[in-house]
Amino acid sequence: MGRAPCCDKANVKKGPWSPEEDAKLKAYIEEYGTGGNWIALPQKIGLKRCGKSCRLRWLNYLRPNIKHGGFSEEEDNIICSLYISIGSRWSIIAAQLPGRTDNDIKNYWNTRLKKKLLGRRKQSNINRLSSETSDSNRVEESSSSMALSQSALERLQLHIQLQSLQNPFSFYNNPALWPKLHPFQEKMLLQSMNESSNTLMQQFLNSPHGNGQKLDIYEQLCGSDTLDQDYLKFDNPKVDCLENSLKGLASTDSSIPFVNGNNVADSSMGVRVDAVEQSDAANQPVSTFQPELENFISNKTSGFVSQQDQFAEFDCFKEMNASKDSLIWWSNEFETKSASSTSWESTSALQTEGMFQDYELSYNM
DNA sequence: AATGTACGCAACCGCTCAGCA
DNA sequence: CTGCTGAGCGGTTGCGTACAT
Repeated sequence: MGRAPCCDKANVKKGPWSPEEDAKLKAYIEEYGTGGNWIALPQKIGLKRCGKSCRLRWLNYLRPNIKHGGFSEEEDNIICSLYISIGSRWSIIAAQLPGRTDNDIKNYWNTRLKKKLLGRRKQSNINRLSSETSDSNRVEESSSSMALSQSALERLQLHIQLQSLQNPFSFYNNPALWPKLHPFQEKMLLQSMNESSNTLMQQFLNSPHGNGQKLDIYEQLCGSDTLDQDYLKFDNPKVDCLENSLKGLASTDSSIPFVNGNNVADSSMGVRVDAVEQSDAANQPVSTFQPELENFISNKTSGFVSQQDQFAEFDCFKEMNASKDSLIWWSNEFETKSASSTSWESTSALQTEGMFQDYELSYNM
C-alpha cells in the first residue's frame, strides 16, 4: 500500500508558475504568513497548486532577499569546502550562504562548479559506462553503487585539488613525495568507474605470483611507462603490499565489484564496514564524509608504510593535521546540528564565525 | 537558415523525519 | 507506543535557450 498523495493530483496545476500565481502567493504569505500549513494554503488563496509546490516556489523564488546567479568566488569556496566536508547536504550548505537556496546551490554545483573543478572527463566515462552496459540489473547495480563512490571520489578529488591550490609544493603536487604505489592507486581512483580496469584489478588480484601474469596486468592498468619492476618481483613482499593496498582501496569503494564477492579484503585493512552498514534500508547513500576521509587518510594513501607511520609519511597530512582535526570537528558538528535542527539559522553568529575561521584556514583557495 | 546537441534552471517526485493525537 | 500527517530534503526530470555543425 502506497502513501496517500498530499493533494489531488488531477486538480493540481503543474509546470512553470505564472506571474499571477506568484503575485497571489507572495501577497498572501507576506500578509498572513504560511499559517504553518502548506497543504491548506493553496486552497485558501484559490491556487490550483500542490502545497509542496507553493512551499518550493516561495522558498526558492518568491521569498525576500533571494539571490539568483552571480555566485562570488567566496561563495564558490564555501560551497566546495562544505561539499567536501559534508557532501550533498544542500540545505546545510545553503544555511551558510545568506540569500541562497539549497536548490540554487545544488543546481549551481551540478551544472557549473563541479565541472569547473573536476572537469568533464569523469562524467563522460560514466555516461559511456551506462550506455555500454546492456544488462539492466547490472545498470541498476552499478549506478546505485556508484552513487556512493562517485560522490566520495569527487570529494576526494576536490580535496586533493584544494590541497594543491593551498600549497603548490605539497604532497599532491610533488611526485617525489608520492608513495611507491601512487601510480597504481591514482590510476584506480581515476578509473574506478571503468569496468575494464575493474576487471583487470580483479585479474591482478586473482593471478598467481611469479608467472608474469601480474606484470602484464599491471602494465595494462598503469602503462609500461609507470611500471616499477621492483614491485612485482617474485617473492617480493611489496607485491603483497600492493595487493593488500588494492584490496583495501577496493573495499572502501563499492563501485569496485569484487568487493561484494568472496574476495573481500582483509578486515585488518580497516574497511568502512560500519559506514556501509549505517546506510539505511532504503539504500540511502552514506553522506558523511568523515569516515571516507578517515579511510582515505588511513587506507587509501597507504603504500608500504605501517598504519602508525602513515601520517608521518605524508607531508600533506603533516600540513593537514589541523585541517583534519577541523574536518572531523566540522563533521561531528554538522551531524549534531542537523540531528537537532533542520536549519542552522539558529546557530549563533559567533559560533559560525569561529567555524569559518577554522574552515578558511583549511581550505582557503 | 535549419537542425542537433548541450546546458542551465525551475519544478517535481519520492523519501525520511518530526510532531502530534 | 503507534500510526498518521505535513514539512523538509536530495535526486531527478523536463523544458527553454544557447551554441555548434
